[in-house]
Amino acid sequence: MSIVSQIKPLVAKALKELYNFEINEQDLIINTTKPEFEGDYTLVLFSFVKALKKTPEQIGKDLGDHLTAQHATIFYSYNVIKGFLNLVITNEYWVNFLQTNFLAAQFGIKISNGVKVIVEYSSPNTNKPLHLGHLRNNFLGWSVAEILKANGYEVFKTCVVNDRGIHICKSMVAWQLFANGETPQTTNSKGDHFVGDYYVKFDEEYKKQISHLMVKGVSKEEAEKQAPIMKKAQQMLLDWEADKPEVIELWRKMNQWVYEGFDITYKRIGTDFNKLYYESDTFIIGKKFVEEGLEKKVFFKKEDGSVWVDLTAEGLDEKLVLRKDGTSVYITQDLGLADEKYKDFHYDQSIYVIGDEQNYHMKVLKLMLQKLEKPYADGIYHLSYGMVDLPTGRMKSREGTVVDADDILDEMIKEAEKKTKDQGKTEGFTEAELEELYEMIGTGGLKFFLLRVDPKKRIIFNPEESVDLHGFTATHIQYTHARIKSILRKEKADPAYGIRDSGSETRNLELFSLEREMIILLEQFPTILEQAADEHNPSVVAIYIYSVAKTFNTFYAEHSVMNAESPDKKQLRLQLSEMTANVIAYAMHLLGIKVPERM
RNA sequence: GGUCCGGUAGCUCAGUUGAAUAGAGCAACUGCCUUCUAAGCAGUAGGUCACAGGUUUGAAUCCUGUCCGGAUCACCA
Repeated sequence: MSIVSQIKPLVAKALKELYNFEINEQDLIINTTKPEFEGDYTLVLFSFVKALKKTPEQIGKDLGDHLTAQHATIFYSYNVIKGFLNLVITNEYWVNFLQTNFLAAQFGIKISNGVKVIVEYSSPNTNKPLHLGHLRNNFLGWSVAEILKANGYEVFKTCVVNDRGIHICKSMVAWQLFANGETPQTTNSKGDHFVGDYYVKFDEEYKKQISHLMVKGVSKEEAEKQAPIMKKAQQMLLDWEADKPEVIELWRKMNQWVYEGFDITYKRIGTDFNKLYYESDTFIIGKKFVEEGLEKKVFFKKEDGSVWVDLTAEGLDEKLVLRKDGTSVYITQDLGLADEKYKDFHYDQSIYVIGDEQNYHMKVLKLMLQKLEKPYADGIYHLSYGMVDLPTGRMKSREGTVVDADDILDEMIKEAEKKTKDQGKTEGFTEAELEELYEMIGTGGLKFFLLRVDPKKRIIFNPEESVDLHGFTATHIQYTHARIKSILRKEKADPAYGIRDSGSETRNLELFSLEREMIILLEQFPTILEQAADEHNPSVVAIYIYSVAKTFNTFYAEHSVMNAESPDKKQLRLQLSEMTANVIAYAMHLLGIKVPERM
């Protein structure tokens, strides 16, 4: 149990005993003490001053005396400044905490809470390769899933592959027209890029045909409809839905190319799933909801046969759920998919990692399921995240300003290699170890850059800034880890190794303020982990773990571990170092980032 | 126009369940490598927390209004 959650009931009890005053523990405000004051944690007294009809100073003194007298193993001393009661926790408490936890590889992990949650993320289209925006989605989804697991949730990762629709047909048509039978194999290219190139070719040709028609005097709107290549794509979609064998065969073949490409990228960024759903399998199953909705009078039919849901009472609009020709739309498919996922997993919560341009859509989806009285409706949560923009503005595929996922990963890794070589730090590494290190720094750097920001905020992706290896970056944290590991290696090589396994006599050691600060920070990790899960927000972990690394580096510059003032101090600092390394490694793991033993 | 999100240092961001003098990084400048890895540390400088009211012992944080930026409101997905 965290120190703060131990203090709260003690304060509540003290208030009861001193003044016969009842207070809800949740109403107690306890913060870390500001560095300019003496103390570890501070109780804000203002909130109950009025009810007690005493001065804050008096209450602070009463509480301080009571707590230090009754719980001397926790509270060492106190001071009152204005309405703040600053509490100094005993060294014994902190040292004891450190000694019981410093070897835990997964300090902060919780036991199972029995809650089942599925995280749907990544969900690519099979007509083009992944770009920077997809990477944000993948990193976020993966990390949130792991953070939830660490908090005791039973988590399943799922992915919906958008493998059908007009956009796929565009790539297919362009391939038929322009490829002359070329394949990823014959052109030695990555399958998703190969297919994506034909998607671009389609658009180029489409534009050409439109302007050609417009020269002839056709209006722009008409031209967009009449362009032969577009008609071809639309026909292909009809043929696909009619199960025309040669279309299905081509579709399978091209999708397979894309999957092979995706697999390579997924593997290098660590994306994985428990189950994949293919839209081509699931796009029909939403239709049964239309019947159900009509029966329950949640939906209504218009004269032309189209089916709608009225959400005006909820401040939204009327939404279409079935076209007049009887085909389903996007939202209908999502209804079906939600149900399918519930059958598969019986989830308590279902998290959708989807960009914020779909906030409205997701709101509608949840509302509709609630109106249909589905048991899983309330558990739906849209983890909405902002676009990744470039300093020049929004990424646009048609203007060629999209940052390709594979390209940016390569670039980051290349930069890592360059910086490492510039520093002359390649000595003692094998070629394979170096490759691994560059990968760790490059990929980790990108992950950290995209995860350190609050998901709901837009990210301005400045390429120069993203390859930075100083300051608030993954590299800084990785470097701190490597530094600690270097110390620990030396210690283990020492014949006196093992001294730190004893320790009861060190509990009353004096602590320097930096040692104290480090222990206090590490003690907060489980609380941070809870917060990150509650908020579905990996940036909480990223910001925290940076402050751990930063504080450790200050400590490292100030105090020597190996040449400490006494054997007891050395032992304490080794424990502190080891615990810091463990927390760094685990926190970074939850962000999907590996940390090196040396660099 | 309706709805939602954002506006904090030159830039990128923390802090937004109200609490002490608003914090980091980058960029700039000054120091620190005969002592555990200088991808580091210490320091200087940089702020009308978009603006105006209000609530409160106390507001960057809550409420109201205004301005700016973004998303969305398809028989597209």
